[in-house]
Amino acid sequence: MSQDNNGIKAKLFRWYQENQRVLPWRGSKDPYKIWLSEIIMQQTRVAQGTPYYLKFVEKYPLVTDLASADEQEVLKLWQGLGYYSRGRNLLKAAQQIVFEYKGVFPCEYNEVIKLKGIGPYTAAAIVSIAYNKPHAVLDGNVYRVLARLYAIEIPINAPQARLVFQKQADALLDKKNPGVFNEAMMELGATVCLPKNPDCPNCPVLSYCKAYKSGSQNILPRKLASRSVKTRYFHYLMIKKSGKFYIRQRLAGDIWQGLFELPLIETNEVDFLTINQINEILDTKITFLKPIQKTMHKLTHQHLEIVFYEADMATPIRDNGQILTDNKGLKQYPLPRPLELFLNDYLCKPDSIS
DNA sequence: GATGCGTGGTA
DNA sequence: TTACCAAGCAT
Repeated sequence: MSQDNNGIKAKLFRWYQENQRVLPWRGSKDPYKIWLSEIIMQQTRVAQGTPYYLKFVEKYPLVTDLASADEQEVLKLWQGLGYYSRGRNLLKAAQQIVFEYKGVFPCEYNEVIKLKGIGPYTAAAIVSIAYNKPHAVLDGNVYRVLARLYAIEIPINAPQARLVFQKQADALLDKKNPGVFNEAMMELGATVCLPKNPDCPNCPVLSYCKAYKSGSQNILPRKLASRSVKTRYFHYLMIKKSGKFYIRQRLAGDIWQGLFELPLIETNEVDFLTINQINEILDTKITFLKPIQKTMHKLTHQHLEIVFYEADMATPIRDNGQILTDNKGLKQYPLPRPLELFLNDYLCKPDSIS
């Protein structure tokens, strides 16, 4: 078995040398840049995350630059990437590094994992790639590669999976070059050992793959059924007031924490809102209401049916926290994707604001 | 330890 | 079109 593992590693390393993609953060030993790339790439495709990595490195070349930013500014740069807690935690961790570690990135796994937003995967990735420490990463790619290589039937999202797969990853890890090994395993999963229709003919470790041997590469890894999607109904009001309009910041405990949006009414119904309903909900006097756009926005476990309205009211909204802004001022506010799309479209129309 | 958190690509 | 899911983490 140990012989098999040596063979796997040799084939994997050779394949990685010849087939690795060129990525902006590859080859860097700067823990700050490795950390940045790892956070940005969590649950994110390389093509989607890469422009954000480049933006962040340019705007914040050093961890001290990032630590002195404010949250709204970081979220604005993060806008459109999703999972915004990553952006908020990125800032907190930068401040931890500056104030608790004097600006020097910690190099021990047990210290790195204490940083906000860094869990077992990211800590292992950073210390193995930046400092060549022997910690095996376990991400979606590695789970899939290991499940097939060793024909592991335990669902990868089952509670006991982490322990079992970590054991396999640790056993296979190349202790001399853990960083390259980790990157090679992930690269194999990302480019060859794909979730659907894996490219087995081009796999460097095909001869060791138990799943391939038994023809089960298309049903592994197993996965427990995910929970259902719920639908929510959002009604956004474009309320204009002397060339400006109202926005407000979303709070903790729901999607899009820290981002900004138009005044929102959420209902349990698909229907359009009436003036009377809004007057009751907001305790105000609506003088004009017109639905102008309807859209569906899909999150992983929520489907949002969104209606945008133009509205006028006799008195301003009582609710504190409302901000008046205009087309130009809006640029500093991070927006959820559907709000960004709507406002871009709406505000570029002549006469939209008057 | 189960659940919540985005967006966009792919088949 | 729908379903899956991509370099996970916090609570």
